[in-house]
Amino acid sequence: MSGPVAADKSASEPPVTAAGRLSPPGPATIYDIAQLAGVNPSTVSRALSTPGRTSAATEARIRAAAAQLNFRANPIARALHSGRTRTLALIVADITNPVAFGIVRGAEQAASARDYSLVIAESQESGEAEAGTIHRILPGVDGLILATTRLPSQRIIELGTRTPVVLINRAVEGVPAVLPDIERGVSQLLDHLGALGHSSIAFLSGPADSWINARRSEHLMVAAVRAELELVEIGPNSPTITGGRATLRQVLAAGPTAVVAFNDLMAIGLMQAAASEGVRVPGDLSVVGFDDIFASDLITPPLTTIRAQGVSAGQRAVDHLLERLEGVEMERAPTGLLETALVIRESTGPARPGGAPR
Amino acid sequence: MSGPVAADKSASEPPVTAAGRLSPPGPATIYDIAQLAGVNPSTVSRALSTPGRTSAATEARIRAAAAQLNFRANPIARALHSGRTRTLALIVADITNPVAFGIVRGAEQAASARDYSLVIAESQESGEAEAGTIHRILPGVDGLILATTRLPSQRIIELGTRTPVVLINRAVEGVPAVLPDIERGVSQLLDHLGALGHSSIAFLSGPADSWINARRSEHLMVAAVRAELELVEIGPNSPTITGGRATLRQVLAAGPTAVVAFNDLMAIGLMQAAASEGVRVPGDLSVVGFDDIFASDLITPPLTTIRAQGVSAGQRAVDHLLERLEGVEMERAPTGLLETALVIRESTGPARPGGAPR
DNA sequence: TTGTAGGCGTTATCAG
DNA sequence: CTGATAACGCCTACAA
Repeated sequence: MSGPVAADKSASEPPVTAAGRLSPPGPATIYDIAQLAGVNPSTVSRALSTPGRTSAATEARIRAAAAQLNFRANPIARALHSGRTRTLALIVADITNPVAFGIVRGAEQAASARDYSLVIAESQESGEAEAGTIHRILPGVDGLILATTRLPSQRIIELGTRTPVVLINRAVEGVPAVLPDIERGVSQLLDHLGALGHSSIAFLSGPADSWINARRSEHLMVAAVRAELELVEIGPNSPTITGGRATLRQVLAAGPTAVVAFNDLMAIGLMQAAASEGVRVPGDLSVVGFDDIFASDLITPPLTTIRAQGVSAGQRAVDHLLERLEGVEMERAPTGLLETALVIRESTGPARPGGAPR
Repeated sequence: MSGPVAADKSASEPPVTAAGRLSPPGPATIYDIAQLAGVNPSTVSRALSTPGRTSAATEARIRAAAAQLNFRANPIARALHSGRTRTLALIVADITNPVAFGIVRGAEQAASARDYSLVIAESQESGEAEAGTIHRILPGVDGLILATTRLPSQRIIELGTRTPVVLINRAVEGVPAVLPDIERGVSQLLDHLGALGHSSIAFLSGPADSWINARRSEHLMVAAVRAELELVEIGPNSPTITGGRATLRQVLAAGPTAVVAFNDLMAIGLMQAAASEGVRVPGDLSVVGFDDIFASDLITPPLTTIRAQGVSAGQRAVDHLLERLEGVEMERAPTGLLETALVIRESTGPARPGGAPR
């Protein structure tokens, strides 16, 4: 018996054979096409998936039949054989965090441009939920993008041995990653603050276990030393508006003339708290964020921030994966760091001597 | 020959048989477990997927072997047989549009709570791209959620005959949908505006072919008549900040004391334009939006808006699909409309007699 | 160039 | 209660 369905069909009984799919109960298969074109199913497969390996005439006949039947190869059957699902997964910590949007969009665009689908999942809280989610999703995808993951390095490395993995905003030995060139944006920032006469700066740090937080802090330190500016770090803090709001008291106590927050959300929170306490921004205190999320240019005053290229990060991560999966060079160079740049808006201004009034 | 691999294994040659997977090249299969537990592969399948249909002893032995081999049933092989992938697709017009965030999050949460994966795709521009995307994704998913789709009703109906479909913010005869109860929010709004002394209102409409735009306009009309308020419609407009900004001139010409925009983005744009022209909000002009996106409460003044429950919409859409797919009643009632509610903030205030200064 | 005959991993049916 | 066997739809040696 050649194919699963062919038997029913070659049986000479017409529509009577309710089991046969003469009025197809589902999508057409290569068996349907084979029958219509009068060839063997394997020939159909060849004609459709490896063009040039059948005679032009048969191929034409097969294509015609396929078109007539509105045929689409079942990706699952194909995946079972090839082990490839043409699906990629993107795991983000928090979908509603504006920084994730750009990444999601970039990844989706790059994937669909290559006819891949994108599964997205949220790793809500800590690493345990994330591990479970990954475990669930893994067998159905060809590769994994971990954006701001909370997983310990060891697990990431293990994961990398079992499936192609690309990290965003996190560096782990031996695992490819898309990372920002924080240095450039930071040095632009310190130039900017220096030119405005600031000499005492506070950094509102984010989560203690965040790789990107450590890098931002680190680069700020180095650049501050080089620029001969004082830098104090306040934190760790929750990387949210609420987290930023809660830091005002400490900020006022420390008495800097400018504050750099771990991200825009915290910067926005700090500005809200400042406004309600009568601390003027940038009159009394300059405020800077990281990311340049949606809303950063809508608030009052518009926020000066170091922009991260979320869309590009998502695209590159996908391209990276695709290169490994298909062995093809992609146009967007997936190597090198992603540039960051200072976006100067109105939350930074000349330093107020002595810092904000307490 | 019983199973694809069993033959190699029962051949009495040890590790020599390089073809056999004695040091497994991939994940463990039920054949590996069968061998380890000394039973038939079909028994393994039964023990693992239909508990209670094997003796407790065998089941225990099989489970132990499965655990030892770190076995996970291959979802693709399972899908090939069952036709079910445990994957749902969510198509949104624009991922970076803040209204989509809530929907995506809600859908992802509801799906993963039921061990389903969520594929998301963006339908960028017009319906043609969307149709192509759906075509690509369809064979790999069990159901489809179309959020603010641009597809013509006819295609949606066709789609619905081939696969379970749930719409968000769009009603099509015979296709289940998650829709907002616009009436409630709108009547609250008109009460609010009436109480503030407004009698002349403008509605800044969105895209002409948007179902939700038509409903918002319609309900506003009805409520305005009932409340004996004048209502003029200005549009259609692009549902963006830029689109909103561009309407200021027409608004001033029409001379209303309050403006209701199709969405928050447009309301924000209008307020920006107003600010730069010296028109005070709400002093000279009250402004209201729809959706309550992230940023609406961060801008100055914070925007009064009619909140749409994006997260709930996403959850309900998934629950709806799941009910049809699994025949199980979900806890979140997927019937009935989703409540909208007026969120009063500071962009609305007492009417200025005669409207904004021109 | 085309047909034949498995195999991918799982589930379902049918015997025993 | 368990084993054998045949699908699910596609792909690919191998043979003709």
